[in-house]
Amino acid sequence: MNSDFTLAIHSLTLLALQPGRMATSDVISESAGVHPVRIRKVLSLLKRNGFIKSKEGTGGGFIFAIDLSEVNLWDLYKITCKGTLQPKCPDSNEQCIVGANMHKVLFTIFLGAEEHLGEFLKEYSLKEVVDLINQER
Amino acid sequence: MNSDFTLAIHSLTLLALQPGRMATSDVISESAGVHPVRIRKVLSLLKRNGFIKSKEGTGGGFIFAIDLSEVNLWDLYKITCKGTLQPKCPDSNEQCIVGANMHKVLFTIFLGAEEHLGEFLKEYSLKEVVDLINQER
DNA sequence: TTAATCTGTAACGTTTACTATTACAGTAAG
DNA sequence: CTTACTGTAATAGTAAACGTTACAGATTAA
Repeated sequence: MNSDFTLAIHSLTLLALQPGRMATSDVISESAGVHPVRIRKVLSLLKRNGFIKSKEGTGGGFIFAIDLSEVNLWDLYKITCKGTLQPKCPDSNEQCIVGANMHKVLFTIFLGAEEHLGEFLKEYSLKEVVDLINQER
Repeated sequence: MNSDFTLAIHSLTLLALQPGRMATSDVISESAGVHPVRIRKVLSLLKRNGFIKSKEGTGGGFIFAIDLSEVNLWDLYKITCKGTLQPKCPDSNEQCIVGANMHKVLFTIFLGAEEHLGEFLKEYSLKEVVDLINQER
């Protein structure tokens, strides 16, 4: 699975640990070990989906827009990597019964699989993740 | 998800549709739309896991070693892409509470997620897949 | 016993997807 | 009006996936 998902969780967790204070993309990127521009891209996605607010200029940065417990891992999965579970099918031979239909069959099965995964991920709100991080200390 | 999984299912489905007869990597590759060597690589994996038998030389090829209903998609997932659900974590900052522990926390959550996915995929044996392909005709 | 047909696998090349980096416009604060 | 931020496009670099070539080993048939 792609790392935007990880970066989204990482960033939000950082924000959660300093409630009411803004965090800059520089600070977050230093914690996550990636380039600040990448963080801004991911956070721009989170902003568009209403999870965080941002502010430009001096003293600006990112901050939670809603409550911790209102975001779960399935929400984040959906916006960062929906569809990635779907197995890649090479363009197969349409003249062959198998080649012509395999893609559709697998697609249908994996729509179900992703929904099923969703049920699992919904059980983890960001609050749970933050608690788990704190437990590790 | 990687396409070895898809190719494994594709190949086995083809074998299932011509029971008792051998299929060569050339024939399978033509149906799947990939290079024969790639098919041989994937099938070599299936052979090591006891799902198929192979025979070299003239008249050789690949053939089912067990019954259709004895192989399910979770079996195939396990040998072709176990661990791919695990989200990639960049090496984050060990000095930061979040950076130091995020990897472990996500790893644990996604071990559970993969198991959960397994429960879903176990419901699909190759027999089911073959039936679905036939329904599409 | 030689030629033809297949698997098995290593080695190498190519393409594609992912990630980093640069660059710069826009916004806010002091 | 300078400094410190976000926002985003464009480009460059890197790694993973995939294709291709090459050839050894096995089996059959002539």
